Amino acid sequence: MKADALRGHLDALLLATLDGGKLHGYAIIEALQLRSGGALDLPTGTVYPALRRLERAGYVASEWSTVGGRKRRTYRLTATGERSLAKERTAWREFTTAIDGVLGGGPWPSPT
Amino acid sequence: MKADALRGHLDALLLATLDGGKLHGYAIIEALQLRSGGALDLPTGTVYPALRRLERAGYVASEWSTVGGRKRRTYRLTATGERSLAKERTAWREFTTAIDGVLGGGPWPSPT
DNA sequence: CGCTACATGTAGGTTAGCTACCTATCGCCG
DNA sequence: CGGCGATAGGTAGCTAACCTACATGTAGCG
Repeated sequence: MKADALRGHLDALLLATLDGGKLHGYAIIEALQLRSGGALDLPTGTVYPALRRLERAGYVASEWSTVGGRKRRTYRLTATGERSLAKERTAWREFTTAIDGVLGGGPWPSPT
Repeated sequence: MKADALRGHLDALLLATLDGGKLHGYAIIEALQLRSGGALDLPTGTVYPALRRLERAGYVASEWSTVGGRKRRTYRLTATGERSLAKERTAWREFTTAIDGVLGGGPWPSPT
């Protein structure tokens, strides 16, 4: 996967991963791998800062816990985050529709 | 459309626009508008540098001409560019499949 | 003459994801 | 006991690439 094809879509991915249940950062990375069929393997240096950004923006909220002696920061979607996710899903559909229209069926009937 | 959702996909768009016929920069911008259903309206400051980048990379070749007293730099796909376009189309399909898998049908059966 | 469409271009800023690195615990293996 | 991999979280700094804003010039119309 090209390095920064994700640009501008990562937020949607993270919010979607939290849709339907709270998860901690490490588990989010694993969930992304699983749900993408292995195509997405995001480094922690990408995911953790992004989560903090989303928290500052009010889209997710976090809480510390300790499981098996290890500290976890567990994230959940806020109401604002859910609304944002809905918008992101719509934006994604529009985006793919636009790109598909261009990449589409190859050659184009020239509008000469 | 979010500002830089295009990141990493612009090259594919430009190559695809040139697939099936040579065009000059200005016409490429219009073709993108047309084929995306108006969703893509790229500024010249985005497209022209990108075309030069693609030319340096050997994916397109250009030629000056004068039409109606105006100078045009007309671009065409090279053989390398065609191969690259094919790869880009595949990459795009894989990319959307991966993202769709995550945004997918909302909540996910937890792999507990 | 001024305005719009056509046509190409550069300079500079932003920013988000990536690389590389660091810390710490737990459980396993030798 | 020592080392290593998996689990878990984090920061600093780089870079690519897209955007904004601006500059240049021609043609055609009123």
